[in-house]
Amino acid sequence: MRYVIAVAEAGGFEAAAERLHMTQPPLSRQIRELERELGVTLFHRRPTRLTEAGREFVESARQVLADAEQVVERTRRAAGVDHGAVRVGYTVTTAFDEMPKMFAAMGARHPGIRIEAREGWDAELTAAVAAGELDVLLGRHLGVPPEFQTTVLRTEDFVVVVGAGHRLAGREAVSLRELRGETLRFFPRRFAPHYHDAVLGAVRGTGAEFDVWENPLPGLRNLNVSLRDSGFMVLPRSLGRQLPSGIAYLTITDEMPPIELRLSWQRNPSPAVTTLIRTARRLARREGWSVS
Amino acid sequence: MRYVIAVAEAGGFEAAAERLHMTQPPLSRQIRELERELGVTLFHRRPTRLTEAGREFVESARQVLADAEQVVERTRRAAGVDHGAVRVGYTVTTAFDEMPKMFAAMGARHPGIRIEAREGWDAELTAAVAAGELDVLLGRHLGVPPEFQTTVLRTEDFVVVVGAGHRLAGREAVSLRELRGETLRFFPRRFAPHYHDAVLGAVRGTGAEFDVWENPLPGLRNLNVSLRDSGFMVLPRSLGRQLPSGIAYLTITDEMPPIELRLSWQRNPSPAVTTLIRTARRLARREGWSVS
DNA sequence: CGACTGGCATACCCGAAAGGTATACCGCCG
DNA sequence: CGGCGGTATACCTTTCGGGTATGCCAGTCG
Repeated sequence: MRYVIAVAEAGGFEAAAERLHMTQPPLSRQIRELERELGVTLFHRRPTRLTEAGREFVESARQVLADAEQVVERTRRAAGVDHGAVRVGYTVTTAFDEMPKMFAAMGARHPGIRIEAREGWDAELTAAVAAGELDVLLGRHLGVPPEFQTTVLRTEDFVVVVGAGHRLAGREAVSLRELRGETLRFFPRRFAPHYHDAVLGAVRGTGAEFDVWENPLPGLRNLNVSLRDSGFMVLPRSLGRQLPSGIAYLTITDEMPPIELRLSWQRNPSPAVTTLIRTARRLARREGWSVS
Repeated sequence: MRYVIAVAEAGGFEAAAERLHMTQPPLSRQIRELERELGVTLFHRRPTRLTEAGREFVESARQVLADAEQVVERTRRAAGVDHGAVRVGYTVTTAFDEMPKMFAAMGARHPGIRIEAREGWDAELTAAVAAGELDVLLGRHLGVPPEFQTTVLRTEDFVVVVGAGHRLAGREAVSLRELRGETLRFFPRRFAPHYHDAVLGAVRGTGAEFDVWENPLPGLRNLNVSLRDSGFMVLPRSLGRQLPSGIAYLTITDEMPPIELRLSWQRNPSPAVTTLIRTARRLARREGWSVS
């Protein structure tokens, strides 16, 4: 049902496949098998248009899927799981994409659970956890206390970020070797030592060596300033996409270990915390984070 | 969802598994994984009872499943597939179990399709097909015109049927060799030559030989008369179960080829005919006919 | 008018998940 | 306290959903 709706909304198989985070052939097959089982043609092909029966199907199917969602919510409510509060600490690398989406997902599916979110650098979050002020941590290569359990929400590669005036700004992909002699811009290590080490370790693993110039101002918001004239940064791909205009990001052709976004929580989590964990996992599947 | 409802209705995992035509362990696992995903316990175990949340789940899930059924019906209706008529010829071996169930399934899911059913022996049905009076044939080892297409709806083994006073009537299983010297009762070959040959061929394939006494009256309705004193019959298992009281049926321990129930139709079937074929296949899956 | 391109279909492969078999465990009853 | 009904656990098999490579066809443009 989701597939038919996606094809109808996207106006074609290829576009729908992308939206569903899958490829076109299995999608075509699933639709065709459904058509065989129903004995009814849902789409005219070439161009892809809904048939009369297809319109009917999409309309009813939307209702059924919505109701199915309701089932789990009502059940959770009946079990008394849908209340309480979660205190989340997150890093700046999640502040543009993942954290807002998770916040939205929790609000939509579990309005009864209150979320207290606090952005901070590695040391601040660690201190807050030690003080018992946080239940959950969300970040990339955060320092996490050993008594916490962890799951990976997203795995992705790095991209190179340069200013729009850079000589490579028009390229799709580069090797790090092409950047020899340039300066790698980074925030000071003390703000997020594990992440800092992970990125530089990954870069050095390719055999490349760079001068690292540590911008005294941490944060990603003033990139166009620091990259105006020269130098480059190395960031997870999803962050590269979120940057303001005047900035270009390039795929790296060298072999590099991927970077992981992790969710951590202390043992014996409250029902509200487990609900947040489940919701985050669902979100990751829906958004295709395990893949890209 | 179907699984949870089945467990709730059956009052236990084992009984529910039987109703679903599967075994208990995978059912238990599925339920447990659903409970994990929901973060909610649906059943108290030992004894198996619904929790409060479980009741909520069952209630909502019933509605969703019913609506999902509706989706396919509305779609078929919109495609204009749900009208027309099918003329079905069937043999007496299907008259107790399969044919009534198929009739009921068609009435429930496709009330717009009219069914004309005609019971008859092999030769009568063949003649009716030749005269263009039938669209579909349902039977066990019927003679089917070569231009018909065929699918297998059910595969099962044979049982031995004896009168209640027979010396073996209390037994669970027998070898055909234990019946040496007794008379195999059968209807005259001319009524259904292919079926007759299939059964006797299967029996002789075990190495056993019997006197065959052909009851001049065909039909299964007067069995208790013909089996009152002595003799036995060999029938497909599902027919053995349907017999009147005063009759016992026994599993055969010898190796014998199974007997198939087949559905046949002429090429280029009308939409109504393909609908009936699909419905029959669904029915066969639901009833577990491919297995038993 | 034919070569090109975009988009769906076809063929084949692989891994995850569903179902089956064998068996252990556990509460209940005699 | 031992047998029994019924659920859980361990392990294997099969099925199906998804991926990659490639074919095919309609519409378009040189």
